[in-house]
Amino acid sequence: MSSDGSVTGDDEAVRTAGRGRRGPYAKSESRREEILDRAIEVFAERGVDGTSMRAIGEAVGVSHAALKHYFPSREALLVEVLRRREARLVEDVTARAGDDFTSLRLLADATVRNAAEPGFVALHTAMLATGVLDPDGEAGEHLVARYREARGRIADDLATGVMAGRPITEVADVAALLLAASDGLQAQWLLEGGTNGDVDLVRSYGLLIDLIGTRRGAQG
Amino acid sequence: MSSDGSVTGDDEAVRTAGRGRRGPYAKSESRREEILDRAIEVFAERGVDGTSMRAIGEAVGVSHAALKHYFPSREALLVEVLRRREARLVEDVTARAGDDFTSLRLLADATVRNAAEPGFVALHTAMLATGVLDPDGEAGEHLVARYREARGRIADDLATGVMAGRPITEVADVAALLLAASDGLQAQWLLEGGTNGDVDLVRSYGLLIDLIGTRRGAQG
DNA sequence: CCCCGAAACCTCCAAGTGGAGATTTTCGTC
DNA sequence: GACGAAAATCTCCACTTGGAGGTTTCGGGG
Repeated sequence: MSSDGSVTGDDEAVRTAGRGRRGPYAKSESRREEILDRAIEVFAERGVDGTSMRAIGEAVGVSHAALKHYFPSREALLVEVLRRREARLVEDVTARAGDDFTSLRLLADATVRNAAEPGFVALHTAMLATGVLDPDGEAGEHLVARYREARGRIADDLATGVMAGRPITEVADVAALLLAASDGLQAQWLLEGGTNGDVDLVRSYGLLIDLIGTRRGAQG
Repeated sequence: MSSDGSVTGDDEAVRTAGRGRRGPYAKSESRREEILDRAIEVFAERGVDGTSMRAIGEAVGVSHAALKHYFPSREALLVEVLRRREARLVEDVTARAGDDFTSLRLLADATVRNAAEPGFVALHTAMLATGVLDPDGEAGEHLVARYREARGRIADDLATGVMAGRPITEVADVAALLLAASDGLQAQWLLEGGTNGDVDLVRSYGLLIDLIGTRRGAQG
């Protein structure tokens, strides 16, 4: 039982005095995963306006109210979809990096892989729209934390690598730029219909990386 | 009367045979503007989910159905809000540019000025989330056109200026990057609460412009 | 196997939504 | 001023939405 009252698969079984439940149902975790799986499908198909708790519940095969047991609100559910996606993306690109284990490489890879799934790009963008107006809300808090963490990690890596010796403000700016460009290019690329459009995602992002790496004073 | 059936202030009065209306009411244009004005206020306050035709109608002081006379749908209304904003922003930064009349300067200025109004950033971002999933929809079509136009203009300017002689693919990539970074940085900046957060919008965007301007082979 | 109680899920409800068709307002013409 | 008709606006309606409280399911313990 997590602190927000919703059930997660990671929590230790609750110990109750005497008779009674010692933990979640056996099917809890798989149900929760299924909800998240169906939610992104519904989102990708119907967009943010069409993704009600009822629409998701229908896709899962339960009532909308059943979802509330796992997630306190639609927003919380969608944020969790995003969080899970982010975790998987990191895992995935890290595993693929092999010995080319720099932030720049990981970022470029993550950008391309994420863009391949418009649903996630759209979800991230929709949450961003919400978070921009309400950084203290569920979506906002998640994104604030997420971007801070990412900027921090990227900056650390740049500072010990390609941008060693540069002022920390410059390193911070580059980290912010890398994330910003990733988001913005993915959106433009998808608007252009993907591979055959006017935006070449890989080449454009690669150019930014090149600009950073060839800046005067940057480590070769 | 425009082609989509909604009333715009730009159309020439309709000429009808014999008796009957020769044009819109005297108050049509001001009403339409008022709807757009109230819509962005409602959006900024309540976010995309809270901005129904009813909420906007209430803010204007008319029924939700009255809005339908001017705009066929909520999406069309919000796209028009965005369009109007874009036009004003271009007008504004152009007027302020004086003799420093390059895309880079205009872009930097527009980025900062736009970010000062979170409602518009959020609206643009929300429309982007919709457009990414449905580039053929109302929001998507507008954004596709808008970005293409912007990339084209920026590329033209770069090609005759700071990036003269560079390959056209590189110029196109830079144009896409400049727009992407502008969007992404504004969002991060707002998530961070604006001026006192971890992201320095002006400095970060300035760094990108600097990177482009100091690239090997770029015109000093 | 039975009991118990919390986990999981449901139905009903009130509130909100956009659309259809009815009604009111405006204004050009005579 | 009267008339007519389109512009502008309204009310009513069916449908959708999330929440509250009721019901069913599951599994630990005896």
